[in-house]
Parts: sequence; structure tokens; C-alpha cells
Amino acid sequence: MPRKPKQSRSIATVDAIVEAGFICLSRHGLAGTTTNHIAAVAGLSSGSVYEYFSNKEEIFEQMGERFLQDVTQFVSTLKVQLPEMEIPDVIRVLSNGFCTLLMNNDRRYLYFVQYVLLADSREFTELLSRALHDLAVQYLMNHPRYMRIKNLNTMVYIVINAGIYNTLLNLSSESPPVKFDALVDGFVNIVTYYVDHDLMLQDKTQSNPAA
Amino acid sequence: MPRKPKQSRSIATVDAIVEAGFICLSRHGLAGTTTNHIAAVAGLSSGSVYEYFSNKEEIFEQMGERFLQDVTQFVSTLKVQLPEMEIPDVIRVLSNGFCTLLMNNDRRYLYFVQYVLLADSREFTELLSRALHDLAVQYLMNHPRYMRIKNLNTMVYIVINAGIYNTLLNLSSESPPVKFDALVDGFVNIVTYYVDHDLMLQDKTQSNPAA
DNA sequence: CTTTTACTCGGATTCAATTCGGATAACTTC
DNA sequence: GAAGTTATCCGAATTGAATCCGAGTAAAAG
Repeated sequence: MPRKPKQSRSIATVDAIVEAGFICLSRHGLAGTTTNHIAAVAGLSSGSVYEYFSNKEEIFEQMGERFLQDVTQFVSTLKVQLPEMEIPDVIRVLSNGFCTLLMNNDRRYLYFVQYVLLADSREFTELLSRALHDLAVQYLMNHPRYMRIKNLNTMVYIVINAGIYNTLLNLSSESPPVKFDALVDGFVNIVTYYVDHDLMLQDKTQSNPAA
Repeated sequence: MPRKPKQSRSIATVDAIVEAGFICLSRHGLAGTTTNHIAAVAGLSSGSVYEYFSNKEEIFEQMGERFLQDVTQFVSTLKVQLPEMEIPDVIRVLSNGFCTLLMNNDRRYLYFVQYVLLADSREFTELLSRALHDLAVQYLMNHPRYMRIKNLNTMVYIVINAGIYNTLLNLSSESPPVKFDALVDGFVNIVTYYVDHDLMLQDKTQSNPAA
């Protein structure tokens, strides 16, 4: 039964613990991160951690919250511009934005995602996926011509997950077989070619329904 | 410094430990699986585990080996037929095959992949990815017309990883927003549309180099 | 049957997570 | 600004799982 921090001192402490969590995670990996490490880095006694977190897991959860906040903030800064763009630019802006977000602060979020997100709770990737899905829906509302695409929902789902995983995989890899920019280019091509081809086929079918 | 099992009795023991690893993993999850659990399920004292495994990790590694063996075997059974097929069928056969493999034995491999593969060592997914890459290369050698595709390597890379992740994600999810078959269909479409469109564009460019 | 080697047991040890009783610091109230 | 109250922190004690190890049992070799 952890307590809520009330004084500014303890608010800073909680912050320091979460911060220390990120630092320890990138230094020692998931298994190597002990509560003592975290407490030490936060400048605390190990027991004090449990004043605000009921267990180690909760620290990681809190880290996840922080990550999600940053993601949400990043996405919301784009809400206005994205609908104005063409699909390739949308993909590029999103990809590069996420890349930046993941590499910031000594790649803390990249490590976090690598160790925690993919591992335990699928929860966070699901939230990420959903956020992107909402973004896609919003985008499609502004671009009705794409609404004709067959199985649009399925396609959006596939593309989003493919995008998330390929991005994480590529950034996580020491020596990726493909540079990140090439990855994004390839991804853009897959999506645009798919969209173009689908719409083209439908135009053909419409002008020649017998086929 | 674990030892190698020499007698049939101990070979069976090692086998029982690995087997118990799968069972405990699906019962209790990764964090909930203790060496005592494993030993108990294997019908052993916990200390005996350390005769053949230097730590708990190694059990999971061994489980991974077993998984990879089964994957390799599955892939090799297809080595002959695949090159004869068209791309959509290749994708379908592979997807359904992996689905079966992952769902077998009370989904032991699915749980394993969920908990261990994605978490710790990217190692196994990399090997999986490489196996599929080899398969793709072999396929392309038999179908030279696809060799014209731009950035073929990048595209293969993206498609393979997208395939792996979407498959795992979909099978892992309690209530996936998209049925597995629909996922496969969508995936087939993405690839075939991409291929068709790319080849079509190139044909156009060739017949009209000025463009 | 004796000796050697393989195997297993289960208690002892270690190490990290978590708990808890007691100090210290910061607010509150008068 | 002193006493009372609450918030915060400390670090030793507890717990539980991972791992080690000395001693016993089964199998093989001679």
C-alpha cells in the first residue's frame, strides 16, 4: 500500500526513482536492474522506494506512463498538420518523429520498449497501436477517396503493426541490414503502391464491371 | 559447470526439465516460473536441475533450441514445394504452417515466443528472420522476374519482419481486431499488389524511358 | 563383488525484493 | 516559536527464489 507523495520533496523523490529506473535499465538491462541500484541512483535507501511503489514492477509501469505521455504529446502536436499531408509524408513524419523520440535521452525509451514493452505487458504496444489507429481513422475521414480501399480496417491494422515492429527492430539492432531511412522509404513504397494499385483495380472494375 | 547427460536416465531427465519448462511457462508465465516449479513438474529435486543447466536461463535457451529445431524442420519440409508456388500461396502456406506450429502442444511455442523471444534475446527472432530470408532468396532465384523489383532486399526484410510480428501479435491476442485468416489475406494482398505495381511501373518506364 | 562413475537428493547459502519499526524533516496549530 | 501531527526516509530484518554442495543411491565397468 504505497502512498501518494504530498510534499514537493517526495514528488521529486518519485521523479528521481522513475528517472533512475530509466538509467539503470539502459546500464544493466532488465534482469540486472535491482531495487538497490535504482535506489542508489535516485540517492535513496532501498526501503524508501516502497513508500511510493508497491513493487519493482510499478516503477516500470510508471516509466511506461511517462513514455506514453510523451508519445501522446508527440502525436497531438501532429494532429493538425497530418491531415493536410499526403500519405508518404505522413509516414515519414511519423517514422522520423518516433525515431527521435526513441533516441532521445540516451535512448531511454528505446531500451524501455525493448526490455519492457515487448516483454511483459503487451499493454503499451497495444495503446500505441490504438493511438496510431485513431490517427489513421482521423486521416481517412479527411481523405474520403481512400475509404474505398478494400478491407481498409485490416490493412490499417497490418500497416500500423508492421510499422511499429520494423521501426523498433531496426533501431534496436546494432547493425541493421537496412538503414533506417531505407526502411522508411521502403515502407512508404509498400503503402503507396498498395493504395494506388487497389484504387486502380477498383477503377478498372467500375468501368468494366464484367471483369 | 553443468555436465552432459550420459545415461538414458539422465537424458530423459534433461528432456523432462525442458518439457517442464514449457509447461510451467504456460501455467505461470515467465516471472511466475521458478526452478522449484520446473523441478517439481519434471519430478525432480530442484538441485538436480543444476546438474545439467548452469542456471534457469539455460533452460529457456534449451527450449529455444527446441523451438528452432521445429521451425527449421518445418521450413525444410517446404524447401521443395515452395519454389513451385506463386507468391500468394507461399505466404499462405508459411503463415498457416507457423500458425499450426505455434498452436501445437497447448500453444507452448506461442507462449514461449511471447514471453521469451520478444523479451530477452532478440536472438531467436533474428534466426527466424534469417531462415525466412534464406527461403526468400532461394525463391527469388527460381523466379527471376521478381529480381527486377526495386530495393528488393529492403522489401524482403520489411515483409518478413512484418509477417513475423503480425502473426505473433494476432495469435497472442485474446480478441484480435482482425481474424487470422483476414490478416493473411491482407498480407497476401499487400505483397502481391506491391509486386504487381512495381513491375508495372517498371514496364511503363521501360517502354517510355523519357518519363 | 568391488570399484568407479553417473545421477539425484535436499538442506545450506546467497542475493535481491520487500517489510517494518524507528528516526528526521516538514508542515500545522495554537 | 513550541508542541503536535504528518510526511518522508533510513537501514536492519525478513522472505523467498536461485544456486551450491556434501552425501547418498543407481548404474556401469572390471
